[in-house]
Amino acid sequence: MILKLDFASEVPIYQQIRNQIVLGVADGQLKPGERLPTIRALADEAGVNTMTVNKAYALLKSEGIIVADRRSGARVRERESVPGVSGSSTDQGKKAELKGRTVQELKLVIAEAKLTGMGKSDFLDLCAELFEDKKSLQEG
Amino acid sequence: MILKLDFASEVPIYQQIRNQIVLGVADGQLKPGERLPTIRALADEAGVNTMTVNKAYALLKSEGIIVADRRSGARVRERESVPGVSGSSTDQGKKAELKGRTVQELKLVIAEAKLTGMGKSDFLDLCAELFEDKKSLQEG
Amino acid sequence: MILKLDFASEVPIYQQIRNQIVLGVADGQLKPGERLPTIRALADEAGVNTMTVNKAYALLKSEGIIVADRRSGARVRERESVPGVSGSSTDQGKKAELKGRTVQELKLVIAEAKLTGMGKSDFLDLCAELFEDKKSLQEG
Amino acid sequence: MILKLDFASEVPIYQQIRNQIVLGVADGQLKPGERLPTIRALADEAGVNTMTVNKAYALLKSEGIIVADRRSGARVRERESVPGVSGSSTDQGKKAELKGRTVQELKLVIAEAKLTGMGKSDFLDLCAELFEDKKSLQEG
DNA sequence: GTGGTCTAGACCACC
DNA sequence: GTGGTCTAGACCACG
Repeated sequence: MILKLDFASEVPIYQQIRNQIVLGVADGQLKPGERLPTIRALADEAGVNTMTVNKAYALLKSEGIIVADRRSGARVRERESVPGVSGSSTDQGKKAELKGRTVQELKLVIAEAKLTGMGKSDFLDLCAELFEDKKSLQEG
Repeated sequence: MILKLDFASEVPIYQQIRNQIVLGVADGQLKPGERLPTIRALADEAGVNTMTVNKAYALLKSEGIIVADRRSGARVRERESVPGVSGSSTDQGKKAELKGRTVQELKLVIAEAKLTGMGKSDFLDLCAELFEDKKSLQEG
Repeated sequence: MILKLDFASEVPIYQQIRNQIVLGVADGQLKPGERLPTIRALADEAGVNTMTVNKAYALLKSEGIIVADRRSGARVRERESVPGVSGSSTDQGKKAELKGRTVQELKLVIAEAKLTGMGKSDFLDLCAELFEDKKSLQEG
Repeated sequence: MILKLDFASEVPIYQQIRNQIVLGVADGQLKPGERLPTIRALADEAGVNTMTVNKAYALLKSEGIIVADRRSGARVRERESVPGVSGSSTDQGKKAELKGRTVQELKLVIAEAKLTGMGKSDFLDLCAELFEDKKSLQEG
């Protein structure tokens, strides 16, 4: 898990860290149950303050993407896909919340794509490609 | 052009204004060449300061989405889609820049969609629906 | 970094600040990586509002001349001149845009020089002198 | 004399008109003593208000570039290059004033050229080319 | 009447 | 401590 941070970006550092972990989990580089680096380790590696990493982890926890294991640090949350065993109601709420925000973001992205002159089929092709291609998610 | 602003959001107000205008242009509610409200009118209507609207308009201008004609206020930029007549090189640059940012945003949205448990076909269906359905872009 | 502002000029103050920083960077008085004064410090020193300096810095950022590191304020942008490692595509776009504007300005300056009765060799001599002489750029 | 105006530009219209006439005079398209179009004719042709053209002409007069002939409208000013017959002291003052401003502009242009990575010889070559090539001054 | 600029002073997010 | 955002109100250049 190597973080590429852009300190000149207007996106806050903690948000960048959060985003990269989201990308890592989504493309399978970080697997469910896998341990994340400790806050201090990640802070040292990335050259940022521990408070910043702490904030990113707190955000990921509040989104239900990682869980804090008291004994062994933070772990990527296991996806409970066993039929009949659903997560807690608050877990469901978190997931629904993330989904709602994601749809809003998607609407804006689609609007921007239209303004760049992209057609529907172009856009769908791009989505399909990005959805499949695990590597490309983290590039750029 | 009715704006829905969330003053409690961490998204800056000028950014929210910009986003809503982008959505409006993309879904055809604001047509190319159409006049936007004056800065003062929009500020009054939205209950914000003129400088905030000014900043939103400046952002949209820098992105090549609107133009401010000295004589008659701001207008939605005409897309010059005449074959063989391409825009200026700086226009192309702006469009390319927006496109690049859009792709980055899309990667993140796709990652988040995956984390909500959405499959590829679900996601593509959602995209297709949002791309077509002109009304839904501004809802929510 | 001492700014000389002309409050009676029709050139906006934020533009004057921008111009002086451009001159300072070009003649080596401000070196790549060097910290610029904080917005507040510069505003105090120059006797203008912080938002005016803010606007000047935002302009310089958009032109790719300075970068604002979240942790330590604004710095003169490092020119990445390492062979084989070119800047990002948006950086190239910004540079190309500035270059285009510069050429347009140069055409006008040359026209004005002709109207003052200056000959070609006189003009080229003046250019050569100004290009070399690091100190003279900021005088006057 | 065909004017190309960009109403979306941040350069005021009257300034654009003034600049294009300066370029026209400098590259010989408008010859000394030649009549300029009447204010009304130019305003109609360019699709702008007569006040705007009036302001451009007033600016050119104040710079000593054109003269107002009471009987036959505005004319390009004759360059008095006859030895021993110099213009009035105010004319000399105007020319010196224009020259001073031109040098200031040139300093800024050179600074910007440096920031685009242009070297001294590149810049001098560009200057030489633009100084000679009469056509290129008005292009773009 | 339009957008653009500026001020004085405030609050906030980030690190 | 830094830059970023916002307000309320003012003035100006432009067309």
